[in-house]
This record gives sequence, structure tokens and C-alpha cells, in this order.
Amino acid sequence: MDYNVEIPIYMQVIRDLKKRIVRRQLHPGEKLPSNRELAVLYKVNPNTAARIYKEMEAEGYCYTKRGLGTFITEDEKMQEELRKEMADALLSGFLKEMQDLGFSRKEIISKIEEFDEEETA
Amino acid sequence: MDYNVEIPIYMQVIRDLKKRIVRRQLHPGEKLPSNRELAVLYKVNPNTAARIYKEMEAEGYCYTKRGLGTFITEDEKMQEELRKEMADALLSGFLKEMQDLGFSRKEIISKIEEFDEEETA
Amino acid sequence: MDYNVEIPIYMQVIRDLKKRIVRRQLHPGEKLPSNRELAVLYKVNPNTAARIYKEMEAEGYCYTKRGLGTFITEDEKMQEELRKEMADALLSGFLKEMQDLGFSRKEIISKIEEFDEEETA
Amino acid sequence: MDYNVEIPIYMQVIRDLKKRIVRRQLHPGEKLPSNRELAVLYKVNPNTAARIYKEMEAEGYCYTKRGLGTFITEDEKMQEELRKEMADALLSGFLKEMQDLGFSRKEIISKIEEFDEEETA
DNA sequence: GTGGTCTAGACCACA
DNA sequence: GTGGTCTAGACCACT
Repeated sequence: MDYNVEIPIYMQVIRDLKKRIVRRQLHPGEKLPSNRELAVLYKVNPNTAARIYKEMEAEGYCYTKRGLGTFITEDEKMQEELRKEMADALLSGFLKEMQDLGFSRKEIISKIEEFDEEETA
Repeated sequence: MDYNVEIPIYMQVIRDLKKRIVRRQLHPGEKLPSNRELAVLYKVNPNTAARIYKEMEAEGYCYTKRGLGTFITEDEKMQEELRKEMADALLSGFLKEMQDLGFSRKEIISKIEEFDEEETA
Repeated sequence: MDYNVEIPIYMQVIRDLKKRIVRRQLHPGEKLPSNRELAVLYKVNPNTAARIYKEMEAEGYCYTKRGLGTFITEDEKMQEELRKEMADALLSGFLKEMQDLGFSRKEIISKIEEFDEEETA
Repeated sequence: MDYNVEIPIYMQVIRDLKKRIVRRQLHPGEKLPSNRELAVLYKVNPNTAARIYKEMEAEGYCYTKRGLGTFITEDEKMQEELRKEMADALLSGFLKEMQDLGFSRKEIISKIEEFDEEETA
């Protein structure tokens, strides 16, 4: 994983983990890597790893059992809801910005259709 | 203007100025407010105001004439190009994020079509 | 028994056992469940079960006879004394906290009188 | 300030700050000590100080402006509501525990009335 | 072995 | 000066 210098590392890892959860690569109830494992996996300090889980826990993505580890929240509906929430947030922000630039919804859609597939690969 | 606590103020002001340029509320060659005026207009610290112009100058949006003030770059094509550049950057980022969430381009478009107009007002 | 994630499991079990003693559901001299039985009863790791008795023994609530098991201390007065001690500790801590919040003893009492019975059910 | 070994230092500081807010020793909008000042005041590491504010911010007690400092939430009603919430939480927990020990509400009240003033001073 | 806390010290971005 | 992030390394409590 390459880190963007402008965004805090822990944020980037959180984003990555969230995506994995939302895309069902990680499942409710599943054990997440331990702090130390996460630190190795993402090449961060164990402290930073701990911070990542703590933040995610505060947001309800996972919970932790002392001496056992950190686990993904066992809420079946959560994943789909989160996916929609995240998409809506993205969408709403994107549309607002585009409309601020003076693009109509029609123009936006045709821009998406024209957008080169290669660039997003 | 209400400032978001999470994003640096100077960035928010720069974004606002860029939008004004792109939307043709500010024109090439036009004189921009002085540092002090900008500070008052946007209710920011004069240091911050200075940084804003410095940053925009570095990006080629404006230039300074000693004793005269700061002016928008007199590049006729700039506005339209800038608009496209910004739109492309937005678009590319947005599509990447949505595809990371597992949405196909088709789904994205239909989501945009369904998106409630009210919410973006 | 539902465990609170924030409090160590062994503490929660100890608290529960103490309450049972104090409420005379368990009597002086009575044999307590074996480590293994306790582990099953409370759905904890046998290591944790062992720790629970070790801790309670250190506090004088019970004692172990090799090959026979663990028994509640045969002190007739213990139950009543324990009950008072626990109540006093609770009371003292509670009053201190409430007074720190700026409540007078009078206010505290009237709050208790008003407190909805339902909520404590 | 003397720290209890059993409770994390940052929790104890948070509790102390919350009490000060709730008792109106600290007011909405007021600037809190800087991270570094707090570290000195409470004799903790600057990192711990930062953590304290971050936690309190997550709970809505304060907000922070980069380069300026951390400020108490400017919500006039917040303080009184918080005071009531905290009192209710204390009360409810206390009553539950006491009733688990087999005390009636009447007994609890008379215990409070008898409780030696000196001990809570 | 797991997470939780804490210290020490560093560098950076922001106002 | 302010807060934000990160590393390094330590000790502890819990399972």
C-alpha cells in the first residue's frame, strides 16, 4: 500500500479497511488482525495500529475484547447500510462540487459516460 | 462563509476563489482584493490572507505587481481549462471511490439520476 | 449473563458471586462449583475461572481444600458485614460524585425519591 | 491531583475537566489550556494531553481549531443537560447496585441521611 | 498473545 | 504558538 503524503496514514488504512468490510471481503463477527499484525501488514507503528481500531470502534465498525482481539460488528444490515451511506456522502459531495463549477446534471452524466475506462483501472 | 473545522481555512478560501473564477464572477486581468481586504472579507488572519495569494500564485492563478496589487492571470483560455481540469479531477476521484465501493458505472449513473434535487440545494 | 465489554470478565463474575452471598443465595460453608463447573456456568475460560476463586480467596470470601473444592468462608457474621461494607463503599462513592456535580444532600434525596421505579427494574 | 492507579490517567483528567465544565467553572466558548499547558498542569505527557481533548471532542464537550486551540462547546443548554445526564447515570447505577444488595429505597434514603458528613468532605 | 496505557521525542501544518 | 501525526519502546491487565 502506497501512502498519500497529504492524508494521515491511519486515515488511509481506515478507509481501506472500511472498503474491505463494505465490499464483504471482511465479514460481521470476523476477527481482525491483531494490533501487532496490522502494524506489520500496513507497515505502521503498533501505536498507530491501535489508534486505527480505536477510531473504527468509535464509529461502530468493530468492537474489541481484551485479551482476545478486535472483531467486526455483528450487525448483518450494517454493511449494506454503510455502503449506501458512504455512496450517498460521496455522491452528494461530488454533485455539489460539480454544480458549483456550473455543470448540469445532464452534463455530469455524459461526462461519466465518456470518462476513459483506463484511467480508473 | 462558514468554515469547516476539518479543512484548513486557507484551502477553503482558495477553493471559493477558484470557483468564482471558473464561474466567471472574477475575470482574467481583474484586480483581486488586497491582502488586508481579503482578510476582512473572509474574516481570516492577514497571515492567512497572504498565504492564500502566495499559494494561488504558485499555481498560476494570479500574479502580483509590487505596489499595485494582485491580479488574476490574463490567460484567455485559463477559465475554461481550469473548469475542465477541476471537473476531471473531481470525476476521476469520485469514480474511483464509487468503484472501490463496488458500484458499476451503470449503477453510479442511475444513482445520480435518482438523487434528490432538494438535497443539493 | 451478559458481559460488559469494558469491565474485566473476572470482575463481573466476582461481583455476581458476592451479590449471591450477600443476598443469601449462597451460604457460609457451602461448596462452590469447581473451576470447570464455574467455567461452564459463566461461559468463561477455565483460566479465568481459576483467577476468580484465587482473587476471592485472597479477599477472604472463600478457601480451598485440596481435592475437595472451594468453600465459602464459615464466618457467621460475614454476610451482614459484607453487605454493609459494600453498601458503604457504594454510598460513599456515589455521594462524592454527586457532590462533585454540585448537588446537595437534600437534592440527592429528592432525586432518589423521584427516580422512576421502572428504570431500575 | 493524585491519580488512582486503577483508572487510566486520561480518564481521570477527563472526569475532572467534565466536572469543571458542568459546575460552570469553565464556560461555553472558553478556551481550554493548550495541549502543552494541560500536560504541565496535570503532569502528563503532551501525547496524553492531546488524547484527552480528542476524546472529549468526540463526546461533544469541546471542539478544536488548528493553530488556535481547543474550546468548550458553545451550547448554552449543554452544561445543564450534561449535569443531569451524569447525575442520572450515577443515580441509576447506584440504585441498581443497592437494590441488588437487597436495600429498599427507604433504607437507602435513611442511609444517606445518616451518612457522616465528615467522610465526604 | 491480546489490547490498553503512557512516556519521550520528533516533525509538520496551520493561524 | 497551536494542534496533528508518527515512531519507538515500555509496562500492565486480561484471556
